[in-house]
Amino acid sequence: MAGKYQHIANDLAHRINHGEFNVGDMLPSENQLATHYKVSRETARKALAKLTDEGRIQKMMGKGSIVIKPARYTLPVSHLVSYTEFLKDNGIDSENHVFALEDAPLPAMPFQDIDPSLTPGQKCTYVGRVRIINKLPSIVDHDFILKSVVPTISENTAQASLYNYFEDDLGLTIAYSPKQITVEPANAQDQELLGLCEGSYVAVTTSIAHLADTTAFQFSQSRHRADKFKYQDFARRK
Amino acid sequence: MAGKYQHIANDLAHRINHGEFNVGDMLPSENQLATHYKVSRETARKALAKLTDEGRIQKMMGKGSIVIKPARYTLPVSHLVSYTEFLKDNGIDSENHVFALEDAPLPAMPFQDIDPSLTPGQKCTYVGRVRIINKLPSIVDHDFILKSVVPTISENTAQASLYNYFEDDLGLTIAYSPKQITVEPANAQDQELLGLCEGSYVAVTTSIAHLADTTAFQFSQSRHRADKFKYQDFARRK
DNA sequence: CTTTACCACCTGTCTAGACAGGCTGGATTT
DNA sequence: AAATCCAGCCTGTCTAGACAGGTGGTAAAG
Repeated sequence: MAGKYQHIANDLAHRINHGEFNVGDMLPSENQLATHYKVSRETARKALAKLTDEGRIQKMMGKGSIVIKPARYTLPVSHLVSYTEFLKDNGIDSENHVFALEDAPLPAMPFQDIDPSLTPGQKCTYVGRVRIINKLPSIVDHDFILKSVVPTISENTAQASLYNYFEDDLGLTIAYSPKQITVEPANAQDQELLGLCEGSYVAVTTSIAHLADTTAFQFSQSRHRADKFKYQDFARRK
Repeated sequence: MAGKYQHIANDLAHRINHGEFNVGDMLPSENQLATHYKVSRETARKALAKLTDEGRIQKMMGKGSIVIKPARYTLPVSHLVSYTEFLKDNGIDSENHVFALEDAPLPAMPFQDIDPSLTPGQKCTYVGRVRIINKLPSIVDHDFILKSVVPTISENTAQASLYNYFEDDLGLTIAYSPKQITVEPANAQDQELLGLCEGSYVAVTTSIAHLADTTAFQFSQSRHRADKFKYQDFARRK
């Protein structure tokens, strides 16, 4: 299972990460890849397409595919990558302090700004957490999770990883998430939890996670210390 | 030319924008699209794949494709969308004030933070601009453009649109751009040009635009009034 | 009345082959 | 020596068909 093209893409990414191909090197041509992996050319092309939109390679008509970016490791700003797993994978010293875990209705703001058709007031579990990275309180996370999708959340789960719970234990398939980044003055709670002084600013990411059946089920806001916030992205023209 | 699947994707996007399909509606099935547009199913699938990674539809195995997002209009933060064109298309009142246009060597910071292999000191044209949106000075833009790729830039061009000049007049193909968003205290120049007081913050986007042959040629930093900054994105899981 | 089996329709993946068009280097011509 | 042509390699696009697997409704079996 998992598809041949997935396997080829992973293998190529792996070989790039391990220095078999460096930035500026050409990958084997599509026909060579097709022969080597014993697949059709279209299948090899799908693997290259995946690397292309991950920003790892650039294809040039008439020439081939060139490696343009080594592996990058940035703090994931979106909740679409499990924060907890990422930190563990990269050996970053982090702690997770749950300061709130209670039932609450879904507030209209700030989520209606992302999806104006949203109906507030639905029953949710509210999880409030502080992420402490390298001993420094860096992020305040507010999560509202629909009780109709996830009935209960234990303190252990909130402390560990919500995403593991959703996907591994509940079998939910998280599919996509529109998100937004803004900059706001730190409120009293930010100041207290992150140890900021008055007049400080925080970088705020707001997102709504959707399941594969398009149900919006998790409404999140992360408020980052401005001096520790760095968001990286890769844009392709048209 | 331009490809059948491009045409189908554009047509479907157009039909969604014009209300023929609303959020929550199912699109015709792949076989129906293939029949309707007189193409093979794989070609219809390519069109749907394009809409999928633009975040317009969600595909569900065994069911079909559902519309998940109406047209979105957000200020483009990346230089990969022509700022000038966007503003014009959306009828936003804007002005463009060129406060600097001169030769300058490429500075190491902040661009080495995005690409550590970069060699600073190369001959560039430096363009400094203030974007005035709805009568309010909102963004300070700093652009360093390699003279080896773009020998000269006139004040008219800087005032109008650099991207039109690069693509239409010079025939350059802009391909991709890694970018980064951070939050910084406003410096003296920010304060002066944007009318901010001391202790204010700005949202900073830094990017390096590359041509299709992977040449890095434009190094940009945009410094946004924090209260007017809003970045929107769409993330898919895995 | 409930469960099960089946079937029609859907998306996901893969194939082998075709043609168009970009790129490069070497051979041929000027 | 310079310009031209061309063959061979490359990516981009498209096709018709195949099989796997998810979904939902209907009809048969319990």
